[in-house]
Amino acid sequence: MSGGGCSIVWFRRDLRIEDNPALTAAVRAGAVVAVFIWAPEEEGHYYPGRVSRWWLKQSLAHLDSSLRSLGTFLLTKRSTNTISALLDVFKATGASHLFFNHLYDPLSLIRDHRVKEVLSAQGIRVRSYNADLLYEPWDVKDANGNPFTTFAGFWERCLSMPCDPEAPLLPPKRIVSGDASRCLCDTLVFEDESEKGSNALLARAWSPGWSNADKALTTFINGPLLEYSKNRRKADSATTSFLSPHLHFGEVSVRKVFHLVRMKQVLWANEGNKAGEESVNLFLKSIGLREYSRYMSFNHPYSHERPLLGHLKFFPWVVDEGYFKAWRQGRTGYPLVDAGMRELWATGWLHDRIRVVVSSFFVKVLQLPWRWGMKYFWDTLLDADLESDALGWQYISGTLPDSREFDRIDNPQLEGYKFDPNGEYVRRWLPELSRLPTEWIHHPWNAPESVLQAAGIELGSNYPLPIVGLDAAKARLEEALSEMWQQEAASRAAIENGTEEGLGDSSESIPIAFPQDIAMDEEDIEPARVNAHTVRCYEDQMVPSMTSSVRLEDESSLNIQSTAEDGRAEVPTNANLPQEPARDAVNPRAMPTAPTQTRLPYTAGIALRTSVEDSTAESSSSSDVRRERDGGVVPVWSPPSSSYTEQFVVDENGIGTSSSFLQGHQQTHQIINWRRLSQTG
DNA sequence: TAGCGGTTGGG
DNA sequence: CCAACCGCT
Repeated sequence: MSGGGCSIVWFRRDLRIEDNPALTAAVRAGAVVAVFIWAPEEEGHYYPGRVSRWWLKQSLAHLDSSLRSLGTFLLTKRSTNTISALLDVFKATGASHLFFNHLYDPLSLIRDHRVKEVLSAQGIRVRSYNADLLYEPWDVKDANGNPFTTFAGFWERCLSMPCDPEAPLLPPKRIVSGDASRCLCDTLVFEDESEKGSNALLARAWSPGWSNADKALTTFINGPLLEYSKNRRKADSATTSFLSPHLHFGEVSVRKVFHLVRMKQVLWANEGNKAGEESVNLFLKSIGLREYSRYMSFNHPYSHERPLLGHLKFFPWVVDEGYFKAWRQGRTGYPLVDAGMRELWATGWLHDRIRVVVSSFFVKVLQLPWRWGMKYFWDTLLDADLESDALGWQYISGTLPDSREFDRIDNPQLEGYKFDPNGEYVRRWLPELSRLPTEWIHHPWNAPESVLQAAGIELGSNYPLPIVGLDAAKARLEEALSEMWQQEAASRAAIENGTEEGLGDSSESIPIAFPQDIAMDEEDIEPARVNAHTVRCYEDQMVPSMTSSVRLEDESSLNIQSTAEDGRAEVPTNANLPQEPARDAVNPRAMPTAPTQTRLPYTAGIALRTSVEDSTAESSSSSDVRRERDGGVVPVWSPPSSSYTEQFVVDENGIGTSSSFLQGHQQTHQIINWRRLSQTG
């Protein structure tokens, strides 16, 4: 090791140079080697999907070029083991410090803890920071010092914390590069040949990379934000922020988003602009939900795999791959659902409202295991995000204390009237219905035969009849729910009697397998019919074993006449996606972001910090808050040790994949007891 | 007109 | 579950 030693900055989902505390701290400490390690095997079942990998590739290239302009570069490593890759880099560079920013998904919590242990034991100084959240999860507690179990309380607390979220840090002006000459830079492969064609289309609609994220933020805040409240429920209004993929990869910091939005809030409040204020509050709430997803993941580290309310594990899921396939293909017979699923497949994007529609349909009408749906989202969404998606699906599935009740079925037809009143969204994504009058566009099954004929539609042939009737779904749901409660009661009784382990524990080792062979035989486009006897499975489902679904390319051949022509559904030119020209049209002076800028023009006096230390000085009065911010300590966090195991191979370093990280730790995962909650709350 | 049931939104 | 809202009595 060379004396003194430089610092390693370990980039993960913080692919930005602005407001990046780990980077800033490392730069202050001296010479820096920036590293990104691609070890997707460690993600287990949650190997990123095609579009997500495409984004990551672009974003890393963008970061690398930014780092180069500052005097260094991004060292990329391909590994199956993050810790040993890090150790290699330390050996080759003689570095003495490691800096990184916190993540809160279960795998990262465990892995990062190990990193600290292992590297510290080697005499390496390890520092980690909050860069992903307004407040660290362990800082947000209720009056009794306990974590919140509902969003409203959580968010209220966040907005009334004694200290505002940290102000964003400026990018470094220059980086002294550490000596990485003895490191081999691996070429990372994020797409295979068969994926390149599809991916090429993405670049038309999206521009990954931190400075583009910054532009997208500015564009949104100076434009659609004002009308966010009014427009947010239109399926294809281009009025959402489109920031989610940027946020997922940490290309823009939520703290910056928060502060910029708050400026608008102050401005509009002074002007008495009610609509603007409402919009800001709604938008901030969606930021809050992202925040809350990390909070939940931290406090309930299995929330991506298990329902938070224990009773749901007794729900008898309908295990029907035909349903699942029809849903994925957008052939359920409900136009709004189908349009959404086609859009998702074609573009990797869905408006938030439509996500709720399709996932709610999935869980309530089809009664498929929610984690299948979540996994499909993971594989197809451009902004796939484990914590956010887990929260979303749990909300839909009625397994959060404050989520919707399970027994309420949303009617896709009525939702169609609301979110797509003119049927434009449906027509865009379901060309086979494009000639159907608006009156019938959300319920073609009611349309007179003559109307259908004129529109060239033959139900059951070129567009399906509803895969399940809503009345039937409702009846089936009620039945299933009563069974669920019976099972739950039986299990509780068994536990109280001490006669049995309880169904819950044993059931968890009997997974509902995720459909292994998800490949679609293209001939078989006929959606599943309602089965006379639906196959039900009473166990909670396990993590889908669909890693091979990295490519679901087979699905692209929906084999529907209208889309078959061009094979894979393209991103339509008129699709609801941000276009580059629109972004560039934004007044560039409105929100300068150049590194030379030292302060944001913020009337309320929030200034950009120029370094971590500045902020220490600013807020030194509240030592408590400071400590955690730059705390080298990832807080004590103990994952469960229950028999919930998947047989992953543990490699020689004792670091396996996925849940093997979680083994051998003390149990703390709380399954919330619904009854207790209802009684106290 | 106050009050009722049904519906919807909400995280 | 709960609050807001709507149409109706």
